[in-house]
Amino acid sequence: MNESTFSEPGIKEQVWQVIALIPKGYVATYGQVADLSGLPGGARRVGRILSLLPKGTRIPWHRVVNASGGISLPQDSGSYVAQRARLEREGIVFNSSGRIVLRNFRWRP
DNA sequence: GTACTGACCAGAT
DNA sequence: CATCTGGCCAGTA
Repeated sequence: MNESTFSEPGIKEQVWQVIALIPKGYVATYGQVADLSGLPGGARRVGRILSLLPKGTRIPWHRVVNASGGISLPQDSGSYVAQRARLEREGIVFNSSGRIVLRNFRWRP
């Protein structure tokens, strides 16, 4: 048993908390969420945490996109469709390449 | 231990 | 625009 036996406790909750702060109609990137959660350079960890979210979670996971403004899920997945639909329902617009113009929709804390 | 794989990213080419 | 590279970090085989 040592300190590296477990990943730091509370990080997951911290990430959830940060995502919960993203206002409706805005998005944040994985890197942005990582930084705000005290995980600089931890974008991948954020992605992993999102992939492990419980099924009925109330966390607005759909408001997290990649640094290119795209949805980081397979286009043929139900999750992709769900994320895009939720964002569009909040007024977020996708361009012909399936990307959000972050200049317009990125959350600025 | 190595190797590979991801809901990632910035910079270089 | 497309690709590649190196960085990042966990989980899996």
